[in-house]
Amino acid sequence: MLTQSISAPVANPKVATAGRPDQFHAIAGHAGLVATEFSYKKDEEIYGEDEPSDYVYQVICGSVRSYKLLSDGRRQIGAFYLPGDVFGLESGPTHRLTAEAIVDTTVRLVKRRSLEQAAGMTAQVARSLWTMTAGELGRAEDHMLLLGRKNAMERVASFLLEMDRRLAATGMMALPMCRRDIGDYLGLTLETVSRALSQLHNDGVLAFSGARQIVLRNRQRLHNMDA
Amino acid sequence: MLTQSISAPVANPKVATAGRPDQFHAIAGHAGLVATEFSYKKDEEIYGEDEPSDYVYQVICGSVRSYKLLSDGRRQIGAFYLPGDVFGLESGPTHRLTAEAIVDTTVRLVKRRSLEQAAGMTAQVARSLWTMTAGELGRAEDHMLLLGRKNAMERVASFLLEMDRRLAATGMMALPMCRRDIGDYLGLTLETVSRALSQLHNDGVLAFSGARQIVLRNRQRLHNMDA
DNA sequence: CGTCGCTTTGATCTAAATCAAGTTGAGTGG
DNA sequence: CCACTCAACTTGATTTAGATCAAAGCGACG
Repeated sequence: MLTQSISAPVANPKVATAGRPDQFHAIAGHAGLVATEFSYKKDEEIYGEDEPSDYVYQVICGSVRSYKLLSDGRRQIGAFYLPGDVFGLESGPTHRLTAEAIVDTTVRLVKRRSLEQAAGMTAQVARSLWTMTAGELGRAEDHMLLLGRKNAMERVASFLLEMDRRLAATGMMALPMCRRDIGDYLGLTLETVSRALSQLHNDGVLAFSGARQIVLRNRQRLHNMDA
Repeated sequence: MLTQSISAPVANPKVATAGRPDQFHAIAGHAGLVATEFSYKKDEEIYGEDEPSDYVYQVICGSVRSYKLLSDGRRQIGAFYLPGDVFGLESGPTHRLTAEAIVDTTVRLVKRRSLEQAAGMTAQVARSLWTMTAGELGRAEDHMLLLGRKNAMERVASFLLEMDRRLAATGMMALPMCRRDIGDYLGLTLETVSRALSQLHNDGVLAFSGARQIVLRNRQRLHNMDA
């Protein structure tokens, strides 16, 4: 890692998606912290499980999957990170999941130590670190409910509504990830994901323009399916 | 809530389980914060989902389950809290899960506001709040892998090893929770949990003395089953 | 315009859920 | 102290949702 093009150091003022407060700015926008941009090719690893957690990242463009593996290759994706999202923030010394670029991706990053000590660890910064971690925990708790108790259609409906909320600018959703990634996020096989999407298509709940370009035609119905 | 016996205000010096640093002390042991003891009957609610998160709790004796419900009653238990464990810590204004006593339970509690401002929110305290939340997140990430990708026997093996680590003092494990609670934690039915335990019993991996008193006879084999 | 990866769809299998009795055992009251 | 009760647990029979196995489509890219 860190063997690629390093673009200009920073202060890119706006990346966060519409409306959402920019969490990265909340922690990095203090005391003139130096942020660096960095790019990863599709499927390239950003950091590995148990590697030192020396940086905190924000997606500028592209998308990231974060996952754990069992020894025989079974994979659980814990989160997808989309433009504006902060990821890789750890309280301990190492990363607990692996992060990979789903497509060619550019991130902004800052050294974690600089956040914690150089900036003086103001109450403001400390609160932001805590709040971001608590946000991730909240999402993980929701996802445990999905993985432990929802059926296949409910999982796919939840996923579509989540992505719609997070990346549907124009009403059109351009999913960066393949069916296998979706399955590994939802605890399903790629075939089951595909069948659920086909059924929603047949039922007129959504329309495709290409397998990964989706328009939701009936969000209410999707909400009802989400249990 | 808060209509029960309030016992003497505090400074009970030792509750945390052997070896583990006392997290509660790390946050509450500053600036003479007043901690209160409080008791709940079996199955009594400690706090509800979306209720204000005004207190942080530590189990003194007994056990607690923390869960989310779907509208039709399906339940996902996100965590069990055992003596010494801290729970109910939120960054936001409300609880995101419900907490209930599994058996008659006594907790110590402190006002959250007193932690955050009265104590002056030292870097030390801020770091502890963050670290505890990050610890919960780490457990949630492990649990997502279990819920999304492990089979029934692997889930039960994981559960037994977790409980062994957390509450086996004498080699004997006294589970406070019923089979349904275990199932709702592992994303299984109570029957599936029971069958897995019976099989482990038949295979000589564990011994029972009463359905909830378990002795692990072969931890290595359990580890191998855990994927 | 051919190839290869992604996606869809179909057929079959299976792990776990569900449905249904029994069994156990801790607590209660006679 | 013993019998009764009721919830918790176990075990068996059957069903089923989703996994697995297997072929086609299709589309993007070289």
